[in-house]
Amino acid sequence: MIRVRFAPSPTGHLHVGGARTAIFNWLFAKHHGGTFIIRVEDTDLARSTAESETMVLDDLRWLGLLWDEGPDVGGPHAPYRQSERVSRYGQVARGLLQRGIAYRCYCTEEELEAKRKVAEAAGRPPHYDLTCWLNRRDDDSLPHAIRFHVPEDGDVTIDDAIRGEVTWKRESLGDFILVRSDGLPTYNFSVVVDDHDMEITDVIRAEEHLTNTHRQVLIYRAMDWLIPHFAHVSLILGQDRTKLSKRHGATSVAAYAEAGFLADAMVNYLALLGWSAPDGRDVFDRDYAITNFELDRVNSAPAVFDPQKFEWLNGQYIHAMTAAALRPLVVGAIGVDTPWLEEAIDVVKTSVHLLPQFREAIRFVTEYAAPEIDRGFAAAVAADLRENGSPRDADAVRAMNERLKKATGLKGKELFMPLRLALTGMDHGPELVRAIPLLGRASESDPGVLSPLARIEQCIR
RNA sequence: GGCGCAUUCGUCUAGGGGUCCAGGACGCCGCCCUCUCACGGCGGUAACACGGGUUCAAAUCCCGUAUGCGCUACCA
Repeated sequence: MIRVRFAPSPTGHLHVGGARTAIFNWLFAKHHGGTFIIRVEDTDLARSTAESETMVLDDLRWLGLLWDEGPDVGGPHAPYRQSERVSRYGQVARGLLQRGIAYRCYCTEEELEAKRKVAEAAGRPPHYDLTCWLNRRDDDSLPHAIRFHVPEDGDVTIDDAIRGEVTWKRESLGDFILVRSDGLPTYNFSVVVDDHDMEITDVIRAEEHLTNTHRQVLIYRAMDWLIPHFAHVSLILGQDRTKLSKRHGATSVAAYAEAGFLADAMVNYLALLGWSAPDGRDVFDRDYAITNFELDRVNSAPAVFDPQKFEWLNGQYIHAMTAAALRPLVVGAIGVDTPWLEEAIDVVKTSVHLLPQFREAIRFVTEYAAPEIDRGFAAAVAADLRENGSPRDADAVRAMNERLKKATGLKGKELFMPLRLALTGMDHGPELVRAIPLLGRASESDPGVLSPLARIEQCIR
């Protein structure tokens, strides 16, 4: 049984990098019929907040990445918040202490800093100098951290699902902290205890954790715990090829949601950053991604986030959705609802890529200012509308056009452009065979919308 | 500095020794459709970081260099 987890630190909104890691974990779990777990890594008290946790969870829900076990829904290995698991880390650390694998370190941060400087100046790696290891004491009354002693046979090789074999030499590591002097565990320690306790089978996480795996495997070995499979996903970069951050503009999932991107499009786009479909398609739904997702199709090179392609993809989703499905999203995005909105969405949706763009796209319905046009032409249009009524469908528009052709002697562009200008007030917009019936119907159901006839009459005045 | 990871069109990528003078997508350019703007269709532009090997044959394997990134914390 596959069990994976996404382990965010609650320090703000979910970012696209984290979102992609979550998506890969979720897809992997779904593909294998496994369990998707959320674990909150909030041992950094200075940066973690309860509000952030709520935001991150809300962002994940918005993306539709629902979890089977987590801090809010519980599960067989609760609690799923590291701050609530501190006693367990202490318990494991004491075991390591008793077995002489870990030891108490009484060095202060200032002392360590000084030692590091000396080591670097001497051209040696800035590893811990082992003072407290050589001088072991068991004094619980003095402030101290708990350090892991790297064994002689500390070489580690993992078979990463994305990168293949990765090897580290024992020498590249110094003795590292398991539990800080404030009693809280460090990331490398808590992550191992939790992944073991929660029976995680596959650890899929960002590449920045790759070299941490060396330490973690050593802890697994010391505990004689089963080591999970690892998969390290590369970073997402900004346009300047540095790690995506705030100065690249919007980076949080919430910001993109606010900008009018759809959750499905975001999942699709982020999955495409690193993963590729076996048949090469770029647009796919969740079911397709779930059935086809494999770690061996995940690229190991970092990917640059491309807002243009993301926007194009979002447009593909909007164009493919029905107006009825789009309507509530559009109402949410533009804050306007009208009886004619659904028809308007259907008429204009191919011109929008982002939800808020509907506002501008339907402006020709809600706003009208009479343009300067030939009065004779306007009079002919007005006469036709009075006599035949406002066209209610595309065929009726075409019939009206035929009559106007005869009445005015105009055709093609000479006919349609003035007509478009007179009725919509704009020189561009959706095709007239759709726009004119929409205006007629909208004016019937909404007193705020001028009918085609009312519009043409304003041109004559 | 040490260790680790990465390097195919501007961007996302396919590719796993011959089928690759490298395929798809976004972008850009052109054409078509067309009353306009979009949508859509068709076509074009553009890449194997560099240097050595191995091999009959290398984008694909090996080594080195360069560049980028990550870790090297009592952050995660």
